[in-house]
Amino acid sequence: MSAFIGEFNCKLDEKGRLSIPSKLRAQFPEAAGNMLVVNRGFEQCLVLYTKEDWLMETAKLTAVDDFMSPEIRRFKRIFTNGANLVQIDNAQRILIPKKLLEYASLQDEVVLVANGNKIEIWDQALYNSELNVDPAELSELAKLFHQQKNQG
Amino acid sequence: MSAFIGEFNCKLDEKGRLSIPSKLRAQFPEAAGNMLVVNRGFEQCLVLYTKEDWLMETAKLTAVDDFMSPEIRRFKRIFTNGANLVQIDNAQRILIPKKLLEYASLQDEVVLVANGNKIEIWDQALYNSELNVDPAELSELAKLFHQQKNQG
DNA sequence: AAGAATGTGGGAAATTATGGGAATTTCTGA
DNA sequence: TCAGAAATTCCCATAATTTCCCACATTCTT
Repeated sequence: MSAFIGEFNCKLDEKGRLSIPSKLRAQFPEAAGNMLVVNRGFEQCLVLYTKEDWLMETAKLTAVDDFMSPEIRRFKRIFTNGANLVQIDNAQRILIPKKLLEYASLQDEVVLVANGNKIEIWDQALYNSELNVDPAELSELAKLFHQQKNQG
Repeated sequence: MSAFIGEFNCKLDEKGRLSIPSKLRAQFPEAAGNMLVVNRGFEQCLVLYTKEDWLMETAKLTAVDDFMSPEIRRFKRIFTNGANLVQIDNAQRILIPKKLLEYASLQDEVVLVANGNKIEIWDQALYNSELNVDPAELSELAKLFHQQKNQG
């Protein structure tokens, strides 16, 4: 599994193309073959996987039996159906589908942030407010994190 | 895990390059392969890890599944936010990303301070005022430190 | 003091980011 | 079905950045 590192300010051009910073591209495994998968994130952002990692992620889902419940089926459907395969062009850019641009309110200035084996794509303003946290809230989050991580 | 020692005055050149003092450089494990990770510190400074140490530090976070909750996702983001991979060039320098230079108000004179397995990078003037503490305040801080460390 | 190692600066080449033209394909309504 | 509009793809040109390299200054060591 990939583990990406980095945070980058990027620009979308007016055709909806996003150029992948070379520092990030250098972290993609060769085998990825220029194919990436974009999808909606849980928050108002997009997520980008290498095709390989995406297949790994979805394998976890398909492993869960559809017979189990309507919620399982619904979640699998919703999680999967926003996904789009995109190819890196020879200027190292990808074209983000319009639907997804709208979903994440992406306009001009965006931020790419590595997060484990995926890369999040945020509108710059939204990203800043996501990260803007006051100390009280932070310590609350820390507490929740410790509680929840052991429930897994 | 690395444990660095030392405090060094360094200069940034006008390209944003920071040369790593050889005393510090010598403390990096061979295996680091010249790759370091810079990130924002909690205070108005940057922090520098070897790539290995960074992965160790974040392993606790990345191990937790993003599906779990919004709080988990937010907490992970806040902690890994500005991380950037940088490489030591053959003049023993690293290029600090512009974003981070701005965050820490780094201009010309900076201070590198070892702090456990990380190295803090401060603007010299800010560092001096951070360290400017009178004995009474120091002993008060020590007391709080002692109290809080046992609360976990 | 001489030589080695380190710190500092900057030129030039290579790479990357960005914008946009034009050809091709897809979509739409008549 | 076809013409026109819109969108997509492919391509190239330019601007900006990064990397690589070398030279010189400074410090340290013997």
